[in-house]
Amino acid sequence: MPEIEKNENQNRYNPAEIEPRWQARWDADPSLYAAEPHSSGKPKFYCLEMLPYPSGQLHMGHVRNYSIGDALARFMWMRGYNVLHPMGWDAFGLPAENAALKNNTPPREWTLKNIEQMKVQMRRIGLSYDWAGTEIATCLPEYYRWNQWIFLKMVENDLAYRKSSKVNWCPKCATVLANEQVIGGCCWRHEDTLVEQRELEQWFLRITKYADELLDGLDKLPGWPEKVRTMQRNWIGRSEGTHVDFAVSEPEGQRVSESASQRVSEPEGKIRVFTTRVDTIFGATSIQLAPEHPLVKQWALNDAALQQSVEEMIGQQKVARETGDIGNIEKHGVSTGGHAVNPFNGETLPIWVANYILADYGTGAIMSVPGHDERDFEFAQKYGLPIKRVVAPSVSGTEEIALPYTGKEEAVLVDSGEWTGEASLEAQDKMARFAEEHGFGQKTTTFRLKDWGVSRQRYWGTPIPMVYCINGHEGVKPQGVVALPESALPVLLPEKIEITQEGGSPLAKVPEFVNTTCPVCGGPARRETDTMDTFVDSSWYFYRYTDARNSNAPFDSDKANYWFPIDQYIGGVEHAILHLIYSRFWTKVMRDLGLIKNAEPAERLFTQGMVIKDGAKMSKSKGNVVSPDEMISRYGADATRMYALFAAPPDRDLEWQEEGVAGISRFLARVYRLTSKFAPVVRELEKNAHGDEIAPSAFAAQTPAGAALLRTLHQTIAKITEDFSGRWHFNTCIAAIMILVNEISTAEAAMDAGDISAGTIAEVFHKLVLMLAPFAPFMAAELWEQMGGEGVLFRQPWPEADAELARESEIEIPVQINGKLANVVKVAAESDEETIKAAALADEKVAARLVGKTVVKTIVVKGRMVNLVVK
RNA sequence: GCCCGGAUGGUGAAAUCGGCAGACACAGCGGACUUAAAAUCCGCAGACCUUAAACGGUCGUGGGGGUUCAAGUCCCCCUCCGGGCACCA
Repeated sequence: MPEIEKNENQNRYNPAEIEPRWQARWDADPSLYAAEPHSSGKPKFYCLEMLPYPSGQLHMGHVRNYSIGDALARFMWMRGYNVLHPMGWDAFGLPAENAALKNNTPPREWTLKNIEQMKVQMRRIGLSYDWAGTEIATCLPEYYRWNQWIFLKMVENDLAYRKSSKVNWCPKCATVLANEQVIGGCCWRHEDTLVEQRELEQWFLRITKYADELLDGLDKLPGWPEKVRTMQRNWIGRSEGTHVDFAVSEPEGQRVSESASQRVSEPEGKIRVFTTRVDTIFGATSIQLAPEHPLVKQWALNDAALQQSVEEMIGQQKVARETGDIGNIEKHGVSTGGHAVNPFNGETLPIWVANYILADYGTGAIMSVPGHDERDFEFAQKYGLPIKRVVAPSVSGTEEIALPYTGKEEAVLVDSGEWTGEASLEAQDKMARFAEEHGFGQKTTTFRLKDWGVSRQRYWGTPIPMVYCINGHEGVKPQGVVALPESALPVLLPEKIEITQEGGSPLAKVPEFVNTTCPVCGGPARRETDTMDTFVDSSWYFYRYTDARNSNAPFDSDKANYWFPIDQYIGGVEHAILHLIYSRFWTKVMRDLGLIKNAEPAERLFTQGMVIKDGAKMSKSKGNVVSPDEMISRYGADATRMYALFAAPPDRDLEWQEEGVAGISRFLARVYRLTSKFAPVVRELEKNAHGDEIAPSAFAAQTPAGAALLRTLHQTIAKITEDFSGRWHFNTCIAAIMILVNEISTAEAAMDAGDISAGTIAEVFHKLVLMLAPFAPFMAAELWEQMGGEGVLFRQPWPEADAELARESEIEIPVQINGKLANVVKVAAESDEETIKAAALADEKVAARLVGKTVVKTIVVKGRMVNLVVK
């Protein structure tokens, strides 16, 4: 074989030179990462990472998130998939308004500038997004008009409605928050700011209509982390039980009026309770009402003492709720003097008000069964209410078990009239049916999930496309709500606006915006001045990506149906019950509107761990923030992103250590030097191969050194290929590549000396570079070109592992004596158990240890180990 | 209180199916190269005991018990850390 001149000089790794050069080349080709038409015949793969809020500064959490997605997208391209890899901006939100206040910059300008800045950072990292085809910014009318469009569809379908209710108010945001945005009694953006309760008129989305489907659907999402599914299950909080109506006899001098029983549309003169244990109803010894129960409110009007107690209890609940201490407050209660009749046995029970009853769960009223409920027990003890046993464990027979006894699986009813002797679970069913037949109750399901309040008293969000007709007209009262027609969209956010710190909707102070005409009667009208929660924007953005430039519809259904569901969604777990539940809801709504066919947005979800520094989450206040820009200018983008994948498995928290990045950078320099040096060898062969796959391995494997190198190569390919298919332990993938490179490095002298064929050298470097492509795209592209590779590296076929070449001919077998390692023996890889056993016994060290002992048992695991049990 | 994670060398971690614990790195130490340093390359490296050194031995995956020829891995109990839920009737 002719001597090929190697490249000994030009092999210093200089990412500062390589990376900008390649970035410029990639940026110059907007179709580089574009998805192909559906007719391409390739299987599709929708790879999605959560879109960022354009704060202006990319942080390490982003780098990690996007490095994972980028590696996967590039890998899937190389595996021959048609990949959609989009990116956009979650561009509405309060920080823009705060910045406007601080710097006197309009929110739009501030946001767009930040987007440009962050895009520059993302490009520096070499992320493979189809900017030209997919990029969206949710703050632009081209996008948010479709929020308005879908909102109108929701109004039409009774999925959006307006009502007055108690809502969460963050004084710092000066706006309302959804339940999901209240974390431990505080605002999700201001962790130390307590959320207040205010009574306001708000727009709500009827997410509860889908409560059952949202819950049941979780079982059909095996590709989602169990943790996220559990959190959503808890959040939805489905609870199967029974409503029972108790007839009320009012306290002295009180009347049960019609208006008192509006809460859960209970029949007049009745209190409706919700219970999951209707089987214990014979043990009810009182009725407990929430302090905010309408009946209590009414009775308190004529009873100053009651009024005062109730106010105290409401106060206690408020404090407890705000401090997150609800659950531990001391139980207080007071008798109302009223009575209720247990419809099952005609017993008369006193009606109390108690601070441990919540008005917004169930019916705000319970039957208190102290014998079989811990809370009721505690309360009854404190106030001397009777405690009755009506359920006993069947297994213990007559043996008395201390009250409260809350078991139900093995429980049997006692002292319960005609149901005595029934098993608890069956009794629940039969008693509910009995109540239903007699018209005083029915089976019910209660949810913790509440409708999604989407009104925000802020400027920088999507205007809600509704108006209030001032004079009213047929079918609409004065000041009544009127939906705008589709043709009136988009309702544009006014550009000229003064942002102040005062509360209230900023849009209300813009007369040009507020004053309009009623689309139905043409009379004067005022616009809704609240804007939509920004979680609306992110609830469906991934559909828009499939058809981002469509100006006639939110997207083309055929396109969405081709790409959906998302094959892999990657993001932080902090959105487990915010974005991830809203977007599941939105998907179901759009499905019912006929826009899409899929019931769930994403087939698989991956939640990556946090990036931490010095043991704590990076934050400005802790001063432990590491800037991606700084890392990139010091070590290069390849080293930075590769470290983010190497330092920990992606699902775990990652401790950022700069020395580690330096280590990766050294590793890359070694790869670069070696590959660059032998690139001419590869190029030469490539030229002669005429496009055929170069260096068929069988031909190349002619020396032991070459064979060993090829063995490691193919083992590495097998490992990485397998890992990409699900486990995603990129840290061990990169470790495997390091082992390969170490081996190449060791073989350098042999390669120089011609002990390893040019074909082998070519194959090794060729495939090494292909494997580096998802992790270090800049350097891989550079080396690919140096090796004479043609076409785009990221569209080259991923190397196939050759099992034959990967196979070890000889393996080491540990020999244990009584489970302790005695020595390691070498045997042929295919050796059967007898051969291995013989080799073990023949080993000198092993033999020496066996002197004077008897082998009573030998365990041989083929290809694994030998254990000699001796006496 | 309930439900999920997690705990492995000085550090980040590996061990995918019950089969050599610590792969691969970082930091460290020793050496080569250099006038010197940096860079690079080579080597050592869990703890303890024994030893002049080596050989050798013991212990070791948060703690305690168990199953097994064999346990980081399976079972039971407990501690600590992180996260979620929490008078949800």
